[in-house]
Amino acid sequence: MKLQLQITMNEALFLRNPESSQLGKNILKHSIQLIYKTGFEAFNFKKLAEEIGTTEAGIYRYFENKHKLLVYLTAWYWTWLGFQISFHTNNIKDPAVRLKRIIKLLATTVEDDENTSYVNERLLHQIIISEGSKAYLTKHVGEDNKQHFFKPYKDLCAVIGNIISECQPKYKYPKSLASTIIEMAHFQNFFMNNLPSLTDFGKNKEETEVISFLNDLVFSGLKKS
Amino acid sequence: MKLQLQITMNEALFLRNPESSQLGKNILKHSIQLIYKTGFEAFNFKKLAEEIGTTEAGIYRYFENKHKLLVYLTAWYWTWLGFQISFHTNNIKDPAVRLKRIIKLLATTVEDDENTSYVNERLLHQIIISEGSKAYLTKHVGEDNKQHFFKPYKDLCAVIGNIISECQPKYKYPKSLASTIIEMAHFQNFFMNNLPSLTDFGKNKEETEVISFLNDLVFSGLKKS
DNA sequence: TTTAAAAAGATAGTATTACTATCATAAATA
DNA sequence: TATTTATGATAGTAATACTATCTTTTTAAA
Repeated sequence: MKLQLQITMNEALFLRNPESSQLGKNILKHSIQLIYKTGFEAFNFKKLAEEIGTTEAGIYRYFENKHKLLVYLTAWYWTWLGFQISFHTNNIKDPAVRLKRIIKLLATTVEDDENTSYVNERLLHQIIISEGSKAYLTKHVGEDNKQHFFKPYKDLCAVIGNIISECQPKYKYPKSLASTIIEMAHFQNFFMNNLPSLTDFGKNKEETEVISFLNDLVFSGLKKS
Repeated sequence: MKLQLQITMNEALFLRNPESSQLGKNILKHSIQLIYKTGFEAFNFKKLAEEIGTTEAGIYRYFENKHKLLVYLTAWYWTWLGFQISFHTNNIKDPAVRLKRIIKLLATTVEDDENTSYVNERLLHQIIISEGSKAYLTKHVGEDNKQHFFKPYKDLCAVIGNIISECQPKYKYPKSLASTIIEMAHFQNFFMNNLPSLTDFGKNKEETEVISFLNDLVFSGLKKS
């Protein structure tokens, strides 16, 4: 007997719900593995079909194209992380402690969640770091946004922004600081591993250092203002 | 009589130097216009060739593929901005004032530089905001980095990091703060215009607000540490 | 249990993209 | 003036990004 956590996704993101069938779940599972392995640019539905043992046409019945699939995966990730965050910060009163906990969750490699057998959250987290911003850095970001594709990301940003305001009601840029934290949790990690001279963590390459940087950024900023 | 500022680019970025011929300059000029207009995903060498009035093969003689061209444009931009920054902060003693000036230069829409007739810096700046991170968010970032494709970006980051250290020698994360400033100057601008709820600037959509946010982020952080 | 609906598999085909190759011509240079 | 070098014109290929159709299998309702 398992408690199955079911994430309800925006229906405009898919043609057929991938969580509703075995093939759909295979698409999610293997797309994560394949994007992780080859990168998003080299990834395509033909390779994915071969990996799964189905046909290209089969995948197109679930997702319009590979970009929609990427947007789906990022939305899934932010929804899942939102759950994780609300779970792990549930009964913490002090907003500063809550915020620190969130920074840690944002910047730490996640371990695979047993409740979602077809999603490897550790790989997905890496995908979000390297490919996540491609989901919105497009010419059609406006239309995608109108269809609420980025709602999970925006919701998380709002949650963090509110906690920042709780910490320091006078602070003028809670939302921008929230999006800065989220983006930098990923970019500093990417830089550390790929362009280390852009960071101060090149020697050890420890996630804990990214966390310390973000905590310092947030809390010395908040205290002063 | 004009003072022509010639930017010397990494030779591994092109097959034939685009600044050495009229066709090359046309490729730069029209690729900027076309990427600006259609976005990088929809942009291709066939459309570019039509725009210029040459053939696809002609463009391939200058650039291996469109990704290399994007890397070229971003490297060009960071080199050019590096010049602008050193020019405009030349005789400023106070590192804090210098840093503020740099933040302003990073976050302000540039006006077109008359010295480079074939590059519209205003459009290029917009391209860097929307497409710039795609230059390094790839599976081959490591090899690209080995070939020094990102040197101009890294140099600028180092310059800013050093100024941060001058302002506050004890501060532990000068390079990470520098890359955060650079990235956020762009991302907050992109969010402001496309996903405004991720920022605190949605109402006015003023660049000056991004600048204020960054100044606050940097200087309240630095004062405390 | 039968029957119909829905999903998946198999196969084929098209338009576009991302190139490479070749040859002729024009322009620059020695 | 001869020769190198850049460009133009044209063609062709392999891969990508799909769409269409038909058959078989699975599911689910009557």
